[in-house]
Amino acid sequence: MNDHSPLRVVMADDHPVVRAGLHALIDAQPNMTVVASFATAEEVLDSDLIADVILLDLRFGDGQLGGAADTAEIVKRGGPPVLILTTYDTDSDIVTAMEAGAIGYLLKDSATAELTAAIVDAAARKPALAPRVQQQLVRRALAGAVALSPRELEVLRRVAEGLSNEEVAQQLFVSRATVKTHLAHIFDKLQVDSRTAAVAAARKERLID
Amino acid sequence: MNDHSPLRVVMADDHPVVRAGLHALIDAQPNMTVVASFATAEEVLDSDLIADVILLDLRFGDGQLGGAADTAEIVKRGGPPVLILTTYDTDSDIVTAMEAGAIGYLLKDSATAELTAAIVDAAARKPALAPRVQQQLVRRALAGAVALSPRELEVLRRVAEGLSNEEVAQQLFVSRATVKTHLAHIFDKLQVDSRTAAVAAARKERLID
DNA sequence: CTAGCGCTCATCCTTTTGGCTGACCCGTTC
DNA sequence: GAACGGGTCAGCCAAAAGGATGAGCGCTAG
Repeated sequence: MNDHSPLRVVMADDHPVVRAGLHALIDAQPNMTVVASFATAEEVLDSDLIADVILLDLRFGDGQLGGAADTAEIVKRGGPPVLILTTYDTDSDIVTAMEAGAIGYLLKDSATAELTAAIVDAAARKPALAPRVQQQLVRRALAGAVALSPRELEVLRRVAEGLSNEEVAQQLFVSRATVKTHLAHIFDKLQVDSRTAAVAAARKERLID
Repeated sequence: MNDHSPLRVVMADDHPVVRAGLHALIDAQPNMTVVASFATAEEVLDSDLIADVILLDLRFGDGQLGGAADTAEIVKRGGPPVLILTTYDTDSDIVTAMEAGAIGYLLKDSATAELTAAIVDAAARKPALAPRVQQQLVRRALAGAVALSPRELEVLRRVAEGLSNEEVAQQLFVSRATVKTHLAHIFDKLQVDSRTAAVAAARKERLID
């Protein structure tokens, strides 16, 4: 990459409005240009385009973190650095994206200057995190990650579906007492004291759903 | 309004990228133009701009439905028709917006053609609902109208946040008994028999969140 | 004006949930 | 082999939630 050829950006976002916005913002910069934009991350993978940065949404239409899997695939293939641009700043979204190998994580409410600066950084493979995201990560690091065990998650998911302890016990082939114990541990870890609060907290932390 | 002067659009959205996108999309149309764009709905109220349509986000930074209050205010003042453009398609968001007097409800993942068509319709004070939103409303209407009353929704939202009956009662300035009565009615309507199940059902039916 | 609905509240009773304590089994780790 | 964490279970007690019923108030639609 050299200074006189513009940065080539490829993007994928399922919102036409966002694609148009990024297109306009990026092409307005003298030192970067959009070489392609897609509605899904898969199309980026299927294309053989050469880019300096890939700008990717994290959550596509179905609400799943489809962008993460594609990020991992791009990284695995030794592709260009991937910069995530998304609406949500939940811990688990951020962590999922960074674990997948994203070079940066931006929020859609970022100022345009932040955005273009991040693209430049990302192209040079310098980490580019939005200020709010950085704060988030610091807070998380200080607070210590809340990790539920696999079994606890199975219990909590069923509780979130509205099942009673009795019903959860039946579904998991254990006793009521066991479900209650798991739940007690869950309450402890999430610092709550009721099943509904646990579900709310877990949802907030994106531990479930 | 006549055919040879372009439609004047004013917009408010807290995402710079979205503003740029809408700007690009609308100005690319021969028959419409953006006369102003703001980061908050309040700025629209404070300005004395003349517009044929106001394009408004529903949820601003704080996650609250700030756009609804401003929609109501614009309608009250006899201002131009308000077209909501948002990310979320939950029943409660849709209903809140329409109750506030919005002429239409669009989703940010709409195709550009849908969007421009809706703007034209809205300017002519013709209701303009995104296809998905229409489906949603039809489904609701056919599905036996599981319509919770405003108060019931307020209760259920707080329950979904993990509050106890006591806490909900305090927040709403009513007695525990009242909260329990509302909850009983909610259980009845949603055909469930516990708060967690009610939250799960309501979420599934997109009554909340 | 009466019927209906939404909102409010109360009482009594049953079931569920949550808090606490202690225990056993089984892997992994030190 | 001891310590540890995850998973399993039990019993007891207190608190919260849920079911049933009745009742008053205000508004609106027929």
